[in-house]
Amino acid sequence: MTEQRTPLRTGGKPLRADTERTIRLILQAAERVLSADPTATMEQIAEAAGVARTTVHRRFATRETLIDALTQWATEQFAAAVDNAASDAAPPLVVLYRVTTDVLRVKIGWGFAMTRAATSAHPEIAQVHADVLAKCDRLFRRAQDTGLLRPDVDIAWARRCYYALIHEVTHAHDEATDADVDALTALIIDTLLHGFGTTPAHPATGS
Amino acid sequence: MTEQRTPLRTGGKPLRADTERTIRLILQAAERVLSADPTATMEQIAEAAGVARTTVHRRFATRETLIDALTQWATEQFAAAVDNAASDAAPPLVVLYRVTTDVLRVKIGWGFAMTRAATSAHPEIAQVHADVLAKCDRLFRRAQDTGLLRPDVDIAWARRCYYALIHEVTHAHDEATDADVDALTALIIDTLLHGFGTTPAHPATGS
DNA sequence: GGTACTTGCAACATCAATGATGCAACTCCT
DNA sequence: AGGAGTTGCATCATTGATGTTGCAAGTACC
Repeated sequence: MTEQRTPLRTGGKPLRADTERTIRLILQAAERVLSADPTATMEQIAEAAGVARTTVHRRFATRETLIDALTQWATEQFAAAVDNAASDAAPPLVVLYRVTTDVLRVKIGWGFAMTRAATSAHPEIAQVHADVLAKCDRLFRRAQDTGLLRPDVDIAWARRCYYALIHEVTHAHDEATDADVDALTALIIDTLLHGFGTTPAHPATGS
Repeated sequence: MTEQRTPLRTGGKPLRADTERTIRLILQAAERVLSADPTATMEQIAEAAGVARTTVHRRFATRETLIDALTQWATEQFAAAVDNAASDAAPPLVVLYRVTTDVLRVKIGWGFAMTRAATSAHPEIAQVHADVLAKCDRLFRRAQDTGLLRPDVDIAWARRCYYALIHEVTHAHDEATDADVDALTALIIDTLLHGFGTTPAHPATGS
């Protein structure tokens, strides 16, 4: 669960264990550096990865290639996490918890790549995110049907707030233990469902 | 109220009406272009402003100068809006509405400058934002004392969520009428206070 | 141990963005 | 109308990032 399979292939050929390690170092460094400063140079990324700049270029022909690889890698993780957790059978609240936990696990530490992915020019990647978005909407609608969410709630707005909460939590942590993730999940969902106010009733505003 | 005073001075001298207009065009264009792509070039900004690139450089010696000016301008607007609306006398809910409305008015259309400002290297600008942040915390604490917010709410988290909601709304609109702003304000505060769930009780999670 | 691959280093070529300047035409302001 | 100031254009210098390549030393894998 902690380890993953080949993050990418430079060519189609099998990679030396050595090389694969370097590539991962570069991707991790890229994530770290670029999340701090999206305009960071290849030089800075290479330095953070502890390799020479030329080595980075040997693995990723251009800066764009590197970012694409990063994006794709993160997107695969993301989609896998969501697909694994999302189920139309389980109660919405349970699914919401599971999905949130899994997404947090991926997104914490890969914030830059994930935000890039959301608006990617690559149709495949954009498609993955659109699919996830649709899944989320469906989950929320189901939550509404089962009475978890109020009937008058605007699903699109609720979804955006949910995303925003995850984003907020993600940007405050570079790493997190399982216990942290669980606590953050609970925090997000509690906030999403109840907000911060005391008044239980929701006095239909105007209209 | 709709028109403002001199956004900045290139030197200390009085500016020709002409020049002032050009400067505003450039700042507006910079905001528009940079919010779409933070790495946009001076060329692109100049083009968006409908002036030659050299003109931009005549007004703002370096790219950094331009962004600083943009940041400072937005920060002034922001601080003014908050100071104007924030009051320790009025009920927290009223203040929350007023502040939100005023902030939205400024922030919609100046999103790039505002986000830059929040983490500015310039101590004066960072200070302004820190002050606003403190004001916000104080307001929330007062809201907690008066029973508007639940006693167990983590102020810092609530504040971050509030910021996130504003950010979310801001990024979805480039412009907004007064009616829009009012509606969005209501939406934000309703979400912040009540969330999206039906359950009125909040079953103390663990602990 | 030997081969094939990878890495760091140094050097190089390229290119785009930045920033400056002189000049002619135009606009503001009095 | 006239002077001061501003703009666009063409041009140039500079700089920093990008990307490539050859070579010597080191490492993985059989």
